[in-house]
Amino acid sequence: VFFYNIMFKILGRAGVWDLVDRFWEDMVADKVAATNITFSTLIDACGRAGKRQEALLWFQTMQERGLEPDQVTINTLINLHKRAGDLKAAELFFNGAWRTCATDVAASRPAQGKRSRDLVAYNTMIGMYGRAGDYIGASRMFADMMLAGVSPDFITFNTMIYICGCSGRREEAEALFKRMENKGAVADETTYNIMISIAGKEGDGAGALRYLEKMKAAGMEPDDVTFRTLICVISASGMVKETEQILAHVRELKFSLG
RNA sequence: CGUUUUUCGUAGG
Repeated sequence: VFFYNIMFKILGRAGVWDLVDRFWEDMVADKVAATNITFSTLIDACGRAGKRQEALLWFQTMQERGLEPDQVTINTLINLHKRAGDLKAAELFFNGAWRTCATDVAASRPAQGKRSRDLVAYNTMIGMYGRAGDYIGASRMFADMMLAGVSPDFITFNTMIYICGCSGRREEAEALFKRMENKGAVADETTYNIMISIAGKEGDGAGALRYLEKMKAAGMEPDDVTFRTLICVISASGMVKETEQILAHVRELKFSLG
């Protein structure tokens, strides 16, 4: 299985679907049992390529074999619909509707008792509302997860903070940033990168630099994304001197920013 | 060996 799973992932990303099919036939012929990992890999690969119907067919195959999807597979299916921009389908699967009808989403209905929603499932849903520009929907999901007793992690916060930035809610972004600590979520490089970019949207180059300092103070290494974001922000703010300093610093660190 | 978050670029449209 190990070998096949890895092959599916590689071939899927490369878009070599005829080989995917060939390996699948080999796998069946060799009587190697496909697992949840196999199917979630296949579903995800199809999803990345925009082949939603193909992905759902893999899911159907899985169910026909009597294999129950685990949480990762369910999350992969939710993400499949998210990628397709199909909020309704994602919500249905999030609500356990995949049990009633896997491939025909319109014919499926929520299964109240058998929902399984973990941290990643909530994070996926929040990100989906964010991408749809629905701040209200994202906040509601954020509240729901805590009511359900699922603790937000740094990805949850990063996503929420980013969404606040997109909708011009800098105050709330700052508040969430501060709230992370109390919730046991530790800010990472991405968190700081998002805060820097939010400051940039308001032309606040000085604020962006403050977050760079906080980042270093927290013992983190600014990465290539940090510098790309920062240079864009402070040069747009007309901070010529600071921009030159950062650029010089970047060269010392032998970063390649493209 | 599988799922969720940040910047920019390139190609396509």
